[in-house]
Amino acid sequence: MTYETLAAQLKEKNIRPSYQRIRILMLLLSVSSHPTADTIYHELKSEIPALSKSTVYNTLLTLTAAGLVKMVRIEENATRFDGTTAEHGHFQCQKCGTIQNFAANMDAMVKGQLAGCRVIERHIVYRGICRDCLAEQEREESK
Amino acid sequence: MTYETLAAQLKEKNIRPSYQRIRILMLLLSVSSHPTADTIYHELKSEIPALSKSTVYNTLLTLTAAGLVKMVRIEENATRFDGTTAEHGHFQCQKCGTIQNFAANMDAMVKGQLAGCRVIERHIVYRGICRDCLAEQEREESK
DNA sequence: TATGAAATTATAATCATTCTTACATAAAAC
DNA sequence: GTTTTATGTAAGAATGATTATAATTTCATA
Repeated sequence: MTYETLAAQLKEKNIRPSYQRIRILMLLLSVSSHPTADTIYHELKSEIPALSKSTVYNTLLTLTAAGLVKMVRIEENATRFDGTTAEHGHFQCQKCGTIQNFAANMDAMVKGQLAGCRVIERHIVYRGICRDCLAEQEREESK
Repeated sequence: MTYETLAAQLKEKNIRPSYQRIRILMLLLSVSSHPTADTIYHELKSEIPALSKSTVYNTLLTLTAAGLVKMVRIEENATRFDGTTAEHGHFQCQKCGTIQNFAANMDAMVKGQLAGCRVIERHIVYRGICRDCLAEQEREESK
């Protein structure tokens, strides 16, 4: 995704393609780490010294409202953001904190008790121990 | 659930059955509103004037660790608590904020991409407009 | 280039949660 | 039965994420 492509995408949604907005969106599209607002702020601060935290929060809200980004509330303390907007599940490792996406068939799941409600968002979050941490655990135990 | 039954349940889990703990657990088992720590605090404060917020937080943590209560993190700022510990989904209305439980078949959903990970918790959260709010909307529109 | 709306910045305020300390109470040891 | 020890509760300060406010800057466009 080049700078210009993203600028065009923002314009399409009637969002003024400011430098900050484009850089934040670009960052979110290039990583799979589901960063927090704070992480995004620090990551970009080195390249955009004048960047303000408010801008990060405002932009994330704007991008979320436009559907270009998704908010993910998995952790206790901070909201995370995801550049992948297609429906998918999240798996968070309770040991290392990593969050990974996984494909999930959300249609296969609900039994009709929600009749009468209009469902707009569907979130699936699994938590446990990831492959790497499991491997490490085994290594520890076999010592 | 009487006071004594809950006291016995706590003892069974090696948790000292203090008055505060029993009252908090009792409250959680009697409502389906998934209250926040703050709500629980205020609800009980009138009857237990000396109650401290720290106690509520500590107790909720203790009860969660013992599996008597579940933490629910839905897309908002405060953690909610649920007295129903069996696996189920949550539906939150974006209009009135109400949260309701629904049955969900979590096994029918994931496609094997999580191979190698140990899944410990599974959360499903839907958001949208609940039946009551939909009905109200229609009433508004037909005016 | 002057104007006004929108964006950004800096900073203050808020809110959930955690931490620290002091005190009270219950269990254990003597 | 008294002293020690562990555990629980209370009060309030501290932290950290987020939101709100006000001032400044940017930018399209007249």
